[in-house]
Amino acid sequence: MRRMTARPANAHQARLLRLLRDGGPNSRAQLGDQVDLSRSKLAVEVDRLLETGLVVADGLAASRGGRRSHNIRLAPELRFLGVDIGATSIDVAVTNAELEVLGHLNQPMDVREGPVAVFEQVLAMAAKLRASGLAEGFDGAGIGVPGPVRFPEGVPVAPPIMPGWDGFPVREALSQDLGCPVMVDNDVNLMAMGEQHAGVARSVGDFLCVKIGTGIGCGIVVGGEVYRGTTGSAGDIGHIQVEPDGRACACGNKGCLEAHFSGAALARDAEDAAREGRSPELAARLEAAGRLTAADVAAAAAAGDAAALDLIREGGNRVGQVIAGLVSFFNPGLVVIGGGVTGLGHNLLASVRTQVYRQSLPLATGNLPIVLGELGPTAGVIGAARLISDHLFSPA
Amino acid sequence: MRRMTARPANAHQARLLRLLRDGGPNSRAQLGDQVDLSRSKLAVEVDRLLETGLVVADGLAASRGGRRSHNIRLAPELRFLGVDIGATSIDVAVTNAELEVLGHLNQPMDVREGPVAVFEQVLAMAAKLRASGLAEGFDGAGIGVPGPVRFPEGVPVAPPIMPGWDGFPVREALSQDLGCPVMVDNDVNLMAMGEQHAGVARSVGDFLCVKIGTGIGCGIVVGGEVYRGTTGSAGDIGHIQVEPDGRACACGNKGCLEAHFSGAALARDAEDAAREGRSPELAARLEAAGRLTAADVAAAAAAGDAAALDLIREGGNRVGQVIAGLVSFFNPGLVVIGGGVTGLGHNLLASVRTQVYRQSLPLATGNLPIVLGELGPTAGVIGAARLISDHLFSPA
DNA sequence: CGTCTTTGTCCTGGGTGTGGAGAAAGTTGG
DNA sequence: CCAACTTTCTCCACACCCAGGACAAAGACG
Repeated sequence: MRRMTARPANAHQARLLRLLRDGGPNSRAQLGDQVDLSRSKLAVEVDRLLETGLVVADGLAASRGGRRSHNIRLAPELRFLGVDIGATSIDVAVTNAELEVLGHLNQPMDVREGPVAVFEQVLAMAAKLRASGLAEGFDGAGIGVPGPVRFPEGVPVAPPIMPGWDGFPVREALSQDLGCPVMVDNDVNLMAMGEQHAGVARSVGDFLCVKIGTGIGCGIVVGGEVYRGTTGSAGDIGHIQVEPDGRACACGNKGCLEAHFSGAALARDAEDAAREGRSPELAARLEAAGRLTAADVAAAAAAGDAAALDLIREGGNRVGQVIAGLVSFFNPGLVVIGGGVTGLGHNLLASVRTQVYRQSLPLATGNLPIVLGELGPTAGVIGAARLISDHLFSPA
Repeated sequence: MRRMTARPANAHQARLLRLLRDGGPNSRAQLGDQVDLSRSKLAVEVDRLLETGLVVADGLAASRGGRRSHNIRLAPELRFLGVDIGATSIDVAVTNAELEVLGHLNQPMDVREGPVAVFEQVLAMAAKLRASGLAEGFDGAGIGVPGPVRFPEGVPVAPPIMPGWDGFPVREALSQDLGCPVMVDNDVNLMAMGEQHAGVARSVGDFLCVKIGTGIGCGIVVGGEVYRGTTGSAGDIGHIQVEPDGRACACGNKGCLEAHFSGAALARDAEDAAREGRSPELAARLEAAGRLTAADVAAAAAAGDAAALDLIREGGNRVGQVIAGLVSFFNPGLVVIGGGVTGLGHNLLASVRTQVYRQSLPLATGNLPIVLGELGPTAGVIGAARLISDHLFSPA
């Protein structure tokens, strides 16, 4: 099959493509209501898009009281690939042009095995999705990596937890392998874009998306656009100090947030609690599995284990303390919490909220929802698809 | 004299006006080099601007190797008023259209005396400037207040240190009194805009501007634009907690940054040190003046007083701790420190830098200048003038 | 003083968008 | 089943805008 070759020729066409992506199939008349173009101009631009094959006619729309309008939709055979490289696992998904997930694979893998091994795995997963008939090829791919990225070039820079990736030309390499345009970003930014597109952050202009997984990061959205900072490391809140002379962190400092609370820190604390006999629930689980994860703590807490609840509460306080500061500084309209620890759910949320509402000023917290992400592991891959579609659906 | 009535009719004209504002008088040919318009189109737009009187011809430019070009400049009789209401003083200045300060007045006054008294004072100062022949009237005014502002309406919202100002229609009232367009913003944002326009932050897209005066606030600039947050309280970092169970703060919480270090806190600490006999220098000054200010601490430190130096160092550490967190989060390209305490100078700067460079990751700090603002008290008024000129020099 | 470069002005031709007229396609109510 | 009204779509004429060429003006340079 021939893949997408055309690109929108002007801002109007780009606008139309995004409307169709975000709003699904739409009648010409409805499009006209949204874009402030004369009827003639709109007809011309739509016709041109039809010619390029980016959009197709899709039957007749329901009548609005007069002649029925023709429906327009994005070409149904367009396919985007969304890749989310986590610290310990890989998610790969195929979406259509409306960014609906058609197929999703997850595979445990340690990012420290290096870019070559990880790429091999990603390509195998992409091939598997293709083989299952979901796609005959990809029109674009977005990929998220767990570390800072020089965004324009799509290259990781000085990533702390990804030895071997520094300077690796992710964008270039993946583009070669897949034969389609590729964009690279930080995984946290993609999660934010995912929640913005299809999750809790729809229609919020300025928000924060805190991802607590193996590490801790924060996606920052300003006026609907991801903010990446001067060197691409914005949102790197895992190494904010929460305790003077606190625990030693892998980064060389002491008292970093990540050292005190994160997927990794929580697992270690849980194992300590189990070994020291403070928690029968956790001890039993440690006995059974040989090691503990955030999910075990969540389960123990659900079973009423006091030590597990304490761990969650204390972690929530720590994160809440940092978020409170960020809320004062950034004054967001929403705070989304996601990542591996969302399993800790409302216990975690409650202590975060307590901390934030207590420490920040009423003007900033007055109407500030603090919620869990609603997309879970698909947030990242949807965000990745959104990233590349934003790129492709922009004027050439 | 007739004041500015016209506004740029389109984006091109707005662009030209801003170029003339930021770059001073310019030849038509030089303008052409900067705007990517055809010669004919440029000529038309410039002619229209000349017709409106917003710009005037200004002699011949130096030759660039051929026929000499005609110079163009903003109308020399245009005047903006910049007002900066601080917690304890008022600054008012007149600028020309290029935002050069032509006259500047400063008057001590407590903002808590309320909007009516303050406005009376501001109008008196404006009248004085006008009477001195610097202006026959004002084409626009910008005003900064020490608290959060609902920006579109120009109304303070829930300002902690400005009782009586909540909901007062600052924009509307001042516009009535002066008979010209007015824009209102937080004083910290204006300082950021001032340093961006004429100070250390020229040509930096993303930066932070920390103002340490009676309180502490932070201007946030993203992509050259001031970021104000969802409710206008972004940058309100004075109430970030720096010490669990620390000093009681006026806001009702404990351990706020402002309670531990700010102009007010520093003065109190200095008086304590003087009374407790820890500092002969400060004691002498307290004896002489009856009370102490940040300036006294600066002077004592310059004289080598150990207690004063300690106060500055400790304060710098506190602020540095918070800034380190913000740097990790925001990844700015520059941090500017200004406000009343800039007199503490390099002692303060040194301890802030130490803290930031130690606590934040190298990728964020690698090329991060942390500097003092270079405009001092004029930053605010220049920023105010810039605010209104940005508004007026935008398409109607 | 002649030639070259730069700048400013005029003009024309092409492209583009607006909005009206009218046809096509449906709905609604009698 | 028909008439009147709505909505949608297409076609077209007109106005507008703008790019770029031609040319004149003004100065630099040798």
